[in-house]
This record gives sequence, structure tokens and C-alpha cells, in this order.
Amino acid sequence: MAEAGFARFSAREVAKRVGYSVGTLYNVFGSYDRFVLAINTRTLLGWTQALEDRLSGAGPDRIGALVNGYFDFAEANPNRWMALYDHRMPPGEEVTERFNQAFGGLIGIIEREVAAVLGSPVDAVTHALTGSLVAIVHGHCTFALNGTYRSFGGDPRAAALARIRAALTVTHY
Amino acid sequence: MAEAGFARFSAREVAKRVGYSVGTLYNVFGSYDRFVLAINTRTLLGWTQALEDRLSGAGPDRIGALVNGYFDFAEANPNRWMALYDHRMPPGEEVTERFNQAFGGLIGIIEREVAAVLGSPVDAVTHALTGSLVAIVHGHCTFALNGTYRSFGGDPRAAALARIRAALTVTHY
DNA sequence: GGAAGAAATTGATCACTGTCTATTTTCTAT
DNA sequence: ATAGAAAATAGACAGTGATCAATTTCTTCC
Repeated sequence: MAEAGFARFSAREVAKRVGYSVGTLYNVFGSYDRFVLAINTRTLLGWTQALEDRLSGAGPDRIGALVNGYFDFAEANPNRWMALYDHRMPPGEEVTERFNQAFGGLIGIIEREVAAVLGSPVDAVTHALTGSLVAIVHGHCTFALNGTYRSFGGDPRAAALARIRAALTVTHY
Repeated sequence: MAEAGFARFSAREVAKRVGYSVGTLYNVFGSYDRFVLAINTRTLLGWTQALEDRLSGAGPDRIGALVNGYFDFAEANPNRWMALYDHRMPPGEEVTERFNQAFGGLIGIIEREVAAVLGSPVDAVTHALTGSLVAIVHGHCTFALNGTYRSFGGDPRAAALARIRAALTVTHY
């Protein structure tokens, strides 16, 4: 996935490279979508770990550390990161519990820092605000990786951080 | 594309439905990627038109009209809108000039309104800020359409608009 | 050590995809 | 009516996800 990217990823190619037949892959994972989901869960866990590492070595600007950690992981693993959003479950099928937990864990890390900055408890309000802040960084990161941001000019991660700070400032009042 | 979505879209199926053979589609468009690009260019032009219509019937809150127009188009045409970002050119190949122009036109509409709100001329600074604001809305809209925002709680378009206003407020100073 | 049963693995097969090209059909202008 | 250009076709190719009966490998117990 890291090497080929979501569009060119193939279960058969994986089977060939790991020395198993296609059938085994399907016995283990059930379907192509569940296979990709397993990979994406792994990516999510690695990303969470990267953010935690950033925070543990961070100075007073923990929000800045998170935004930079977010971008750094995505830029270091563009194909894996993009696969997280390129892949969609077929209509009717639900995402794995493990995947949801991994995603929740990632958001939880960010949420704690958002609440800390605002001096608020971790509640529904900070949860919703965290989602919105993540959406801000996600949008900037997406445009950075797919080349859209180049036509805008400026540094996407600096812009994202500025918008986050503005949001947190205004929310203070 | 509107009906099947990017993942399940197929040139052969299109050929069948329009009553031509696959070969003709390839004679006309050159490749699958260029075919999708032609569709996406059309989507971009339709989206631009929708935003212009909104603005022409808008009250004093033109930024609000843009954000709502952005969301409304995406929610009314989820598959077409998502295809805009799901599709990526194969490495080495470039996007059509027509596509870039259509995208530039869309951004231009937003940029004029951003400059107007700030009382600034349309220059490199407002251009970069516009890109950042579009990234904000894009992130919220993406999470709204792919279901991610549900787990956050709250209304994605209201959140996007609040973040935009915060960004424009802080930028004033 | 060997046999019975469970577990894991295989590969052939299916319907589908994008891509390409030689061939045929249709149109256009003289 | 005809020569030449343009448009459209069908079929072949290599690749995909999916399925499943048949085979191989591993456990377990006597």
C-alpha cells in the first residue's frame, strides 16, 4: 500500500509477494474491503503512536506539536495516509470495531489537548470542537498531498496552524 | 458517476448505456483517466455555476452563502463531488488545462468575496488565505459526506462557517 | 509411530476491468 | 458515383476481486 497507493494496490500482488495464494488472503480477511480495512487500522495505530511520541517530547506548544505531527506522518507516508480516506466500505457494510476504536484513540489524544488549552473538561462541546479542528487540518493536509495547495501558494501546515489558533482564540471569548 | 460513485464507475458500463462500444470511448477520451477528468471538469463547472447562482441571490452575508452553496452542491451530488478528490492522475501524467481553468474559476469566485470582506485587493495574500479557507470547508465537507463527522456530533456546515468567521476576524487585526 | 480429525492452503474458475489495434462502417467532398 | 477521411467496432490481452471443492499440513490421541 505504501509503495503502490490505494488505486494500484492489489490483493493478488500482495499474495504473490508474501508467498501465499490469493485464496488464503481471502480466508484470513474475508474480502478485499476488510483486507484494506486491516491495513488502514494499522496505519491509524502507527499514526496515533507518532502523535503520542511528538507530545511526549513537546514543549509548551502542544497544539503546534500535534499539527506538525499530523502533517509529518502524512507526508512521510502519503500513500498509506491517503488510503485511509480513499477507501470506502461498500454500501450496507460497516467498518470494523477495531478500526473505530483506533480512530477514536487518535481523536482522543487531540481532544485532551484541545480541552487543556481551553481549560475545559473533556465533554461533548470539546469533542465537537476537536472534530472541527481535525477537519481543518485534514483539509489543509489533503490539499498539500494531492498538489492542490501548490496553486494557492504559501505553506499549508503554517496556514492550518494559524486557522487552528484563530479558532481557539475566538472560542475563548 | 453520480449513480455508481468513483469506485464502481466503469467506462465499459458507460459505453453500454450510451450505446457505443468501449473502443469509441477510448478513441474520444484517450484513456480512462482522461475520461474521468472530463467528467470532473463538468462537475467543477456545474459547481461553479451553483455558487454563482447563490451569490446572485444572496443577502449581505455572502461568505455564508458561499459556504452553504459549497455544502449544498456536495450533498446534492455526493458521488460526483467525491470523484473530484477520489481521482488522481497516474504518476507522470498531468491534469488537463481545461480542468485547471475550471478549478481556477471556482477559486476566483471565492477569492473575490474574501477580498471584499477584508477590504483588500485580490492579490497573493488573499489568494493564499482563500486556499486556506477552502481547505477548511473542504475538510468539514469531506468528513460530513464520508460519515466521519457523525462521530464528532454537531453540524459540520455550522462548524465550518464558525471557523471561517474566526479566521476572517483574526485576520482583520 | 501411526491413524483420525481439524485446520490451513491451494489453484482453477468466473465475471469483470482498462487498454490496444486491425478491421469495418459511415460520412464528406469532389 | 467515388475516393479519402473520419468514426465506430469487435475481439484479444493482461490484470482484477471473488469463490470453493480438493488437497496438503498440522494436532491430537491411542
